[in-house]
Amino acid sequence: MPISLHNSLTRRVEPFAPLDPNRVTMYLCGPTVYNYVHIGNARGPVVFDVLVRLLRRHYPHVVYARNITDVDDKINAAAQQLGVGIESITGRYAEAYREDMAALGIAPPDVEPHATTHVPQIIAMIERLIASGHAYAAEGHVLFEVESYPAYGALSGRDPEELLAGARVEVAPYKKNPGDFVLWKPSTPELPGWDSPWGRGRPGWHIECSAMSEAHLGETIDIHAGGVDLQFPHHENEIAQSTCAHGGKVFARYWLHNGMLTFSGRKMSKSLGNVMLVHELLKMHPPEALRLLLLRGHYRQPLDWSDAAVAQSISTLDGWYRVLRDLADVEVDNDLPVPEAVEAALCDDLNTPQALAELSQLADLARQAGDAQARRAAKSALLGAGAILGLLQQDPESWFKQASGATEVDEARIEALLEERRAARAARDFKRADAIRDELTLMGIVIEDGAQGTRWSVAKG
RNA sequence: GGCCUGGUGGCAGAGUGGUCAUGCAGCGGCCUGCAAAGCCGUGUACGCCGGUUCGAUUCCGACCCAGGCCUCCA
Repeated sequence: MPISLHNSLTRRVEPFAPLDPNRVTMYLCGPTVYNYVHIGNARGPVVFDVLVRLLRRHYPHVVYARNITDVDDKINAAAQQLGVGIESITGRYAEAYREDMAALGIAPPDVEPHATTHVPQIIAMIERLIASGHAYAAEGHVLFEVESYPAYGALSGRDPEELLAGARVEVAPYKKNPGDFVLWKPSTPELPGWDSPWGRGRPGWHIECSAMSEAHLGETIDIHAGGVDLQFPHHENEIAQSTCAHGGKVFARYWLHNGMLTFSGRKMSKSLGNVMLVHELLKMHPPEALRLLLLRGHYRQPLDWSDAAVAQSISTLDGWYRVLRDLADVEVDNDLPVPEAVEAALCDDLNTPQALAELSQLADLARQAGDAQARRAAKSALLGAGAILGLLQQDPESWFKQASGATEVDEARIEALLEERRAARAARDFKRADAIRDELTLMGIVIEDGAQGTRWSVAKG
């Protein structure tokens, strides 16, 4: 089934075909590691994780790079404030990032380049840009000359003339033109820096991605992804740098942009201060519910974060895991098929809401499956659909019994109460049985009487 | 101000020129000691006004509203 993707360059959904039919290259702009990331920062990594899973099913080799920006003025500020080197900040938060992403079921990228280990490549790229007349050195800085690249603005649909006329950019005296952006900037002795032909300094943000992408994926890559807020200027600048450094070769063939996560209708962002940290959310909610929530909307649309949405994601997963719990005794192969309808939805510009709707249908089928063969097929389909979406990866029992929020799980006590209730019910002492149920409810435990006896689970939320 | 998205039933959220999204919640029923779960049934949804069309939520135009980018930002 062919994959179609929305390409921001053309603003259309296009059939996807990699340059090399055997090898797909993809780059996602990663975090600047000076703090914990918020859930909005996780949206791209989650949705593009699904894309990578899909691509891996279609192509023999997929090289997926997601960088770590570990040199940046915000990092410097955080390090100075604490009186430590930037490494202690970046090391700590890069590790926290990996943990947060892993908790959300995101597979590690094939390559995770760090900016600080690519300074020679960055310097080399800047030198090429200067040599080819696209950049100039001035007062210890090196700037990209936007006028030297006529196609500047194509991705974001901006007219360079208008862009340069509007002057909300910093107009430094050493800039030839207000729109020119920094490739290299000088560092004072107390700031981190590297020796370069232009003196001791550090790279600008935009050039890092261009250099890391080139180093690991080559001059032309298939897919470049990121948040729509990076479209301008970051991605526009990357295109300008890479294209000019590569003699006009196309930099990225498909540009994918995820919509913003909002909170009460406003973009969740550090500058607005309305963020929910992944690190904190993971302490309160099941990780899969957070992931499901991020996949419930189409990746290009805005998606609003709310407690109600979290609750709904939890109850959806409850339903699916309930089905799986009833099929616990059914054996399935390790090599799970991806149901066609789910695959079709994902191939259609990563329509995860549609894929989730199909998954719900599969859950219905699985719930109603009668004979052994049907049960086996239904469970395979459900788990296969879950696998490509990165959902339903837990053992059902662990889903229902994991502690959540403030609830402490004392299994022995719960079992004892259930045993007592069992006896009461057998004796038709329903008053006592109901009192025990009330007690369990107060403990945050929900029970269900079924054919196989009474089951319990932790109330989530 | 410029550029760009989007406005779908109580909520979330796909999609389509002419029978169904889907989920959650609600309501009625079955089941249950009672619940829960499950099952069955249940909703004249497509911002507003025009236009094109035999027919528009879907295409076109205007308008209103919301959001994003234009500055660090996933």
